Parts: sequence; C-alpha cells; structure tokens
Amino acid sequence: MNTKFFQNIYKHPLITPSDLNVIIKCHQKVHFKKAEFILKIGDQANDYYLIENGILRSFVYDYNGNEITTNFHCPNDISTEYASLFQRQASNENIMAITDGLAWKITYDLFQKLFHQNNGFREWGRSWLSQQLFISTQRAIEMHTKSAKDRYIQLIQNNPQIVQNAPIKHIATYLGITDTSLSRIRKEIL
Amino acid sequence: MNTKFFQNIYKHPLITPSDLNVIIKCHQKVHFKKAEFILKIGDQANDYYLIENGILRSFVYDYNGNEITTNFHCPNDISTEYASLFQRQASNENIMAITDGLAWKITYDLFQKLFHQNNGFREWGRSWLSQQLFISTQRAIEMHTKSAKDRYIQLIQNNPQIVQNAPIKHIATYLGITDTSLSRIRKEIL
DNA sequence: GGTAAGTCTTGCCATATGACAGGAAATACC
DNA sequence: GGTATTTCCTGTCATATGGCAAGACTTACC
Repeated sequence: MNTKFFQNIYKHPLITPSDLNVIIKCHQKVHFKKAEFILKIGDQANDYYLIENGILRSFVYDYNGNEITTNFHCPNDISTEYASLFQRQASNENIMAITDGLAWKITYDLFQKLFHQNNGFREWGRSWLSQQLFISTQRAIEMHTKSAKDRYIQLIQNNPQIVQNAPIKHIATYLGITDTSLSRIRKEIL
Repeated sequence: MNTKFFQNIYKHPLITPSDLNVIIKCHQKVHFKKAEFILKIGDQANDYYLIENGILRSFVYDYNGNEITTNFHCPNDISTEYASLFQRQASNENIMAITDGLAWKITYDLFQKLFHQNNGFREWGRSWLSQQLFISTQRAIEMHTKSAKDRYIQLIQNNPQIVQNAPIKHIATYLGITDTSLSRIRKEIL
C-alpha cells in the first residue's frame, strides 16, 4: 500500500494523517487490461478509480455514432462519471482502458460514509468537484480560443504519455478534429 | 419572500420544509443593474446568487484581450465562479449583469455553515456541483459535435430570453464564433 | 510466414468560419 | 433634434478543417 500515492491525491489541510489512514483503507486494488470497459453507457457508476498507472479514456457517441473522446485519465488522476456516481443515474459516458494498469477504487457507499463522517474528506470532496468543474470550463474555453494545432502542442507538453499511448483517432476526437487533420498537424509540427 | 422560488432551486429529497426555511433565511435580497459587475477577475467570490429575474453573463479574456462569454445565468439559475467560491481563490471570470434584475445571495460563511450542519443541504450541494459538471462536459462536447448553427438554434429553443436580451457579440463568443458568422447564421435561419 | 485487420498518411476538393472593412440602423447623450 | 456611439449586417477573400478514398505501414493472429 503506497501511502505517498494516496497522500498526493487526498491532499487537503483538513485531512489529518489518521484521516488519511481511514480513507486509504476504504480503497481496493484493481488491475485493468487494455480495451477493458470500466464503465458502460447506461450502467450506473458505483465507484471511482484512483489511477496508479496506466491510462483510461472516457468517450461518448455523437449523432452519427462516432466515438468522441471526452477525457483521458492518467496516473494520479481520479476517473469516474460524476453525474452517474453522485446523482445515481445511468452513465452517459463509456470509460475504457487504453493500456494495462493498476488503480484503487472506492465504492459509492464507502465514499458516502467518509463524506458524512469526516470533515476533511468532505471539504476535499467539494474542493475536488469544483476543481474538476474549473478544468472542464477551461477546456470548453480552449476548445474555441485555441487552434487545433495549439491544443495538440499543449497536449504534448502537458500529457506526453497520452500522445505516446493513445491512438491518433482518439486524440483527434479529444481535440475536436478528425484523425486526418491531426495527421496533417503532426506532419506540420516536425 | 417567495418560498416557491427557493423550493424550486433547493429541490432535494433530503431537504425538509423546515430545512428549507432555515436555508431561505440565510439569503439576502440584491438588486442589480445592467452593466454592473457582480464579480471581477482577481477578486475572490464571496457568495453565490440565485437569480429571480434578470440575466447575468460570465466572461473571460482570450489571449488577444477579446471577451469570451463562458455562460449566461438566467432566472432560477445559480450564478457564481465555483473555483473562486469553493477553493477560496481569485476569480478567473468576470460576472456582469446584462439586464437589471433581482437575486438572492448567500455568503460563503453561511453556505459553509449549512453545508456542515444540514445533511440534506450537503447532499443537495454535491448533487448540484456534479450536475454543473455534467452540464459543462455536455457543453464541451457539443462545442465540437454540433455546428454553430445547430448550437444557435438550440439556444433559441432552450433560452429564448438570452437571445432576446443579450447583444449578438456576446452570444457569438458563447457559441464559439464571431459576431460576423452569427449574423450570417441568423440571416440563413429566416 | 502470410493473410487480415487496424492504423496512419496523403491528395483532392468542398465547406464553415474568420478577418477586415464599409455601411445601415438603432441607441445613447447633450 | 442632432451628433456620437454602438450594434448589426454584408461583401470579398483567406484559412482551417472535413469528407472521402487510396495507399503505405504496422500489428495481430492462425
């Protein structure tokens, strides 16, 4: 059990070391394999995953049935479908592994218990949600203030592991373009 | 004091009528005027607003200094900058009134108090945040799966009040296009 | 090792949107 | 009421990206 790993994710001034121990105990080790589904559209998310290594990807389908990658989840990220987990609804996203990997999952019930029992965890939870909201808003803004090329360069700089491991077609839809265009952008960058 | 108004916003199975009364008492009436700043970039958000009537708009600046509208806030919406309010940081968005209006605000301290004292309010809060996150994600997806024209038509259908009250340039940046293009789209739709 | 399946690149042409600038129309202001 | 300001529309041309299809290349599999 790698305490540093959890410490890094559950970082909040109100979470004490003994809180952290309680929190850690609520997690369960999970190995995942490339191409494995972690969550399917229509199912209810029952847990969230702290990724220790490997990469996940969440995606939806557009009106033509094409996969649109909405997010990549890398080591030290938390992966889940918020609306499904926290509002107990059917998921509207798929989550699938694009590499083999290792994660720690926590169930909704245990999350719920911690959330109500532990003040620090509660604050952390709210802060994390609002942080995710901020990231999501930023992304929406960059989707139309930056060119596809700039967004790709930014991805290379911030998440080289994604660029190295994910197939071009998934990166392309994440960037909001076709694989054809991304291929041209790559050529241009060289 | 319009109870129905609050009831509609603070709708959650775990919020009892007496909870609701406590919650309502924490709010304070605020009138706002067209072009008034509710929040400025760099300031810390200290409250959130339940809008009873009128429209607010939040916006950022792109790398060229142009205003980009990130959101409109209509009657029965809650308006704030989440990251600033909940993570006690400087805001990275401006919020400005585009019409005169009336809102009810609640301060961070009172929100915080309710959040820790009241189970139903806490659940509502988390549910609301994850709902916002869902909306934000949906918007990011639609920004590249739908054409600007479709997004505009959708806006007309879902939020006619915005189309009627906001100047074209603000609607355009919200849709991710220029006012020139929006003008052409409007012409085409007729 | 050979076939099949999937992945990436490239060429051609179409289209949506942007940049800029001029003008019309509406609105604000003294 | 008249000037200034803002808002909106429109024309021309440039550019980014898409759609489609062919081919090269890689990977998986029996």
